[in-house]
Amino acid sequence: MAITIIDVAKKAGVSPSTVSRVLSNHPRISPATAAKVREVLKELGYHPNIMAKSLVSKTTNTIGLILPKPAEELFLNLFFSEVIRGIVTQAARTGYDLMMTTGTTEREELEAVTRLVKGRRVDGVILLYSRQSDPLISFMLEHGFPFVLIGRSDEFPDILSVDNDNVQAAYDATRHLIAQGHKRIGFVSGPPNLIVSGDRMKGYLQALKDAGIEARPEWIVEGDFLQESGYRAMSFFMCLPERPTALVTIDDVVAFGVLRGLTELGYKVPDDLSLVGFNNISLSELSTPPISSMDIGIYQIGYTASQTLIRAVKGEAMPQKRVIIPHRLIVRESSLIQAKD
Amino acid sequence: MAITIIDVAKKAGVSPSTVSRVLSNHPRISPATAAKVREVLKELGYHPNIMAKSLVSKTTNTIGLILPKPAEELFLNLFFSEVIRGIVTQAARTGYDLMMTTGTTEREELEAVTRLVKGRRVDGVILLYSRQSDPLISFMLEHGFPFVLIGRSDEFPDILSVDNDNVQAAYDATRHLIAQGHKRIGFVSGPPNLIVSGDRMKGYLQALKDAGIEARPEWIVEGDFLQESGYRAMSFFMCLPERPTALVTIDDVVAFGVLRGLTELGYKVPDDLSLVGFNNISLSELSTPPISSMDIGIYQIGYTASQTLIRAVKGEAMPQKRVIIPHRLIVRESSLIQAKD
DNA sequence: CTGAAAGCGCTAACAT
DNA sequence: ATGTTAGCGCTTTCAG
Repeated sequence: MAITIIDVAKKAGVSPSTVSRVLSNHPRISPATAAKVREVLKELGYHPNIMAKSLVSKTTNTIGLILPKPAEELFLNLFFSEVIRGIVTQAARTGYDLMMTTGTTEREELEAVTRLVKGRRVDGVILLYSRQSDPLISFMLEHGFPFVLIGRSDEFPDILSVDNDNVQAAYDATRHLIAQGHKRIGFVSGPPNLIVSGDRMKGYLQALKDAGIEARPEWIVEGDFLQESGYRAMSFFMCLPERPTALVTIDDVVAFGVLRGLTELGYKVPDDLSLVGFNNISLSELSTPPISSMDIGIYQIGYTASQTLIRAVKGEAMPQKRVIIPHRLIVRESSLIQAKD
Repeated sequence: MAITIIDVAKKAGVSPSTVSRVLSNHPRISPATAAKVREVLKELGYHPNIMAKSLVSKTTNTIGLILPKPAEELFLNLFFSEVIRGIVTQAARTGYDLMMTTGTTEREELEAVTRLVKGRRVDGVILLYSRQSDPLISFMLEHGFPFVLIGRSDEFPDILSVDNDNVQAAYDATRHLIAQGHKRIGFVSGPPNLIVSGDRMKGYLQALKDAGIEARPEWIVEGDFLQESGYRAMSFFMCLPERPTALVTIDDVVAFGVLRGLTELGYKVPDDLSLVGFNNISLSELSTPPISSMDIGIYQIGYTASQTLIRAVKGEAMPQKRVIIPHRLIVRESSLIQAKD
């Protein structure tokens, strides 16, 4: 049997409420009794029952992380670990715990969230990634439950969110390729229903446009965040009568896939095709050749999201609804050659 | 205000206890009232307050995952995401949520665990990795708290655990290299205080011994699970007057590091040095050349650990204390050449 | 088969 | 400054 506040009260010869007060550093309590109580507290090895505390205080000191339905693919990506690392580090630092759920189907997903939110199991949640017209966002809004989105929502631009300027980032990545002299630049995108895919696509197109280069639909393919996606894109591109000389990919892992396919077919990077990825995962610098990548500060995204959410649940004033984490291009060999024509 | 069991009772014209019974599918309840109650339940959109339920039932339907102190490095490794993916998938499937904590220092770590365990915040915990004489294991044992270890404990062989046969796996990996004709085989290990490092080292040594090959201390180096570790090991080995012709590394990421260094120096894999890694992360097949790797079923480790723990907290009979996930070597180019001498 | 009542461990008025 | 009391929302004897 765990020891309760009452046990402590008895042993210290005071009332339970006094113990409670000591525990919460109530101002009006005599130093003498406080000391006495604290002593007994230590002696008995007391630890608060969080459930009981939550029941009355209506807070849990826990934040929830909702993994998007097709968590599978996310997990295969270093992005995921990095975000969590940021979240869990900051949360732990603030004395919060992290609760994770996911659902395989859309229904399961909503069920899991309902359990967390309506069951008052967490004080707020972090939504990872947003889809076009995400049902989860509407759900949170409807219930007036604190949350922050990692990503961006078209429908609800006014919610708390942490994101990159993905349009600008893709613009910059494409710009870099253009500066290297490339005129035929392709783009391997992610799932079209994800906002981030759209944003990066937009930046890519804008960069072409600003440089007076015409976009070619056949040089744009959509996939997921997996290597197969890159592999498929690569074989598609290389069979084209007129192929791109450079590629921007939605993720480094996709770039890996492209690279592998290219190598198998005997093509050389960057000589035959230049490559710029996104996310700057640790393995990008280890490939042969190392892959240029847009670093989007993933860890910081997680860290900031957690920080923002915790501030929000504590009712602190939010300086800004939308926090943008800066990006920066890491140029490596895969794009370090001037286009030949 | 969230709607409670009492609201439902009132509206359905029954007592709160009846509603509670319906909720928990109590047998002795008339189908008529059950139906009526369920209807109101739905109508009002009732959702149980988990804190209240936990307070009385003393269970939380939550399992805790304790990340080892130096969580940093773990996070940089795909191993982590895969394990979590397994855990969270199985937990969600069983209606459990996952709670994660970590601590930067050893004290913080113990504090976090104490919060979870003594605060009755979770029903059981999963320990990721075990160190030699791990204080967390003793802690759990002392408090009689349900837990399963991913890994192995020398001190307490009798605890619930999910693991690979790492000795055998390393044996097999080394064996493979020997079968390719190698006689000079090195080993890049992990942190010496981790049990897994010792186990794999043991298997490596045993394989050499069984093949009548003498182990050379200078061909064994210890590092962490990061690429730098591989890089350093590589530069060390290649400066040796007599160098190994093949390497077993504790992790694929380390193999990546070796590979990168080798490539930079102009060496070729597998021609100058054959490589076999561990964990078979998805990127292993994408490197140039693709890296042979021991697949240890990481996802399954997580899945099984979660399953085992949940069974344990439910008090189900445990068929076996220690579950071994099978391993299997995936041979790729990095070790696909006969040794020259 | 169902209701009344007690209580899980804690906090927060309201007293004193 | 401290004690008393009344719940938080739910489950669970114990009656009937």
